[in-house]
Amino acid sequence: MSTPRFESIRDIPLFADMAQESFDALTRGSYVQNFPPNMVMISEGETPDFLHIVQSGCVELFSTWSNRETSVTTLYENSTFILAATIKDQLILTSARTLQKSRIIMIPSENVRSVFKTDPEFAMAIVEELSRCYRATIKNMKNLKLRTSLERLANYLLKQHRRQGDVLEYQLPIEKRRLASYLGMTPENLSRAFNNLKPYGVAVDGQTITITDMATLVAFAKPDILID
Amino acid sequence: MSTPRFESIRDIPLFADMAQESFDALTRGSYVQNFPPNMVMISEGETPDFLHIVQSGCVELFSTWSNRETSVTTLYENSTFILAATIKDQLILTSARTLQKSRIIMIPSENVRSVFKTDPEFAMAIVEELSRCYRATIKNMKNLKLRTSLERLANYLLKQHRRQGDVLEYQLPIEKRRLASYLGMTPENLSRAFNNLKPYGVAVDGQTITITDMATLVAFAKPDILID
DNA sequence: CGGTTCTTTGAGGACCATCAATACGCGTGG
DNA sequence: CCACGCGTATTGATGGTCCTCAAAGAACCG
Repeated sequence: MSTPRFESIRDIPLFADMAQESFDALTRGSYVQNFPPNMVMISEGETPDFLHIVQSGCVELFSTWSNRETSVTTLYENSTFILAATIKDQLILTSARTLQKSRIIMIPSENVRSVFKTDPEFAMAIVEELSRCYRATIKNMKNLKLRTSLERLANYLLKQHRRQGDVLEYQLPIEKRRLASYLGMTPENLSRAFNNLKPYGVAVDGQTITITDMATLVAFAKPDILID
Repeated sequence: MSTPRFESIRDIPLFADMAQESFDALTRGSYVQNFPPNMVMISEGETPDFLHIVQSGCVELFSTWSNRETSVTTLYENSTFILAATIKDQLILTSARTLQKSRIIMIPSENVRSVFKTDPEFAMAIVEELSRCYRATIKNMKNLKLRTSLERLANYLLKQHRRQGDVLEYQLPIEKRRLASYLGMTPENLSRAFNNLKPYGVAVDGQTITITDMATLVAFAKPDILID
């Protein structure tokens, strides 16, 4: 018996190859929920009862310690979160909040673990997704430790440029203060960093970024497939 | 047909639960190699032909960019590396060098991928190991972004204290300059950081650490199960 | 339109990196 | 056993980067 409610996620890579029977078992007891912007869905330290998937909207993973907060990553359509905690059934390491109105699919962790054991295609997809997230985090850490804040910003702008279809003018997808936190700097410093990138071919007006001199920007940023 | 050469690794968590038949298939074409200290075994950007496992000794994962280098993590007995790259068959993100004389087991990546598909126990072990590494990396990043260098050092010393059996006096397992790189600071600054920890109950003499006031050190470090 | 939040700009200071010089530790070979 | 050389560790001086604090301007929202 197929559950039409979840057919919209049937095509995402995590589920694309699995048997229909497994998919139905997985989504049994799952549900879809709409969240308003700026809503904390999960707090670090909790138990992972559900694997979460962003169907639409935008989610920030962040973490706090001793009155400080940092943005770990930003997730868009079809991204999963809480996957590693779900698999190991251990405490969740990062909190999650919506940045926009978002539609989130929640699959009981128990379902994920049991279907993992019976459906090799799903197991393969899980391990691919985990590897992808893991590698992304390693890249993130290399970015933080090997580059200055100005270099990180330059590479972030180049990456967005590519993600948005190689246009020279585009909108930042997130608020600057969150971008600052993601890049490991303060909002004040991000503001100055934008100014400092001006001679390297970047113009900023509000949320609008214009790359005015691609060659110079690339020469400064030195993007690297093993980081970006 | 069992291959006695590899029986010594049969018990490590990654292989403990798998069928003997799968284990034999996995280790076919594998080999064990001894490396001297300070030997680069793998360079970032290479293709993952073998899954590596540290049988004895000590391995540092590190990364370079634009004439800078940083230590990503240090691995001891029974740790795997190059796992995510092996699974996704993508470029290796970190280089690996021995810190001591080390014995390394190398399993053909193709074996890992094929046995993964046929042995659910192995698949489960792989996904557990991946999750563990992934979570460790997230913790590492939180540590870097949420704490000052002094706090990172204090928590590192506490973690070593626990790892070495709750003794108040122990030896640092790695050189200070590598510790500095791991903690995201320069050797000079690490040296000063040790001095700055003196009032918080830490005495240093060469490689020997003595915790002279545990309560004060803990109060300063504020260790957290979601980071450490 | 008023209040809130975000962003920008400036000034000051803390922290950290760099450079330089010395001391220490260790292994090699005389 | 000692002398030497090499890499590491420490210490001091200096400068740059980045954070904090403060205030003003801009954008957003009820």
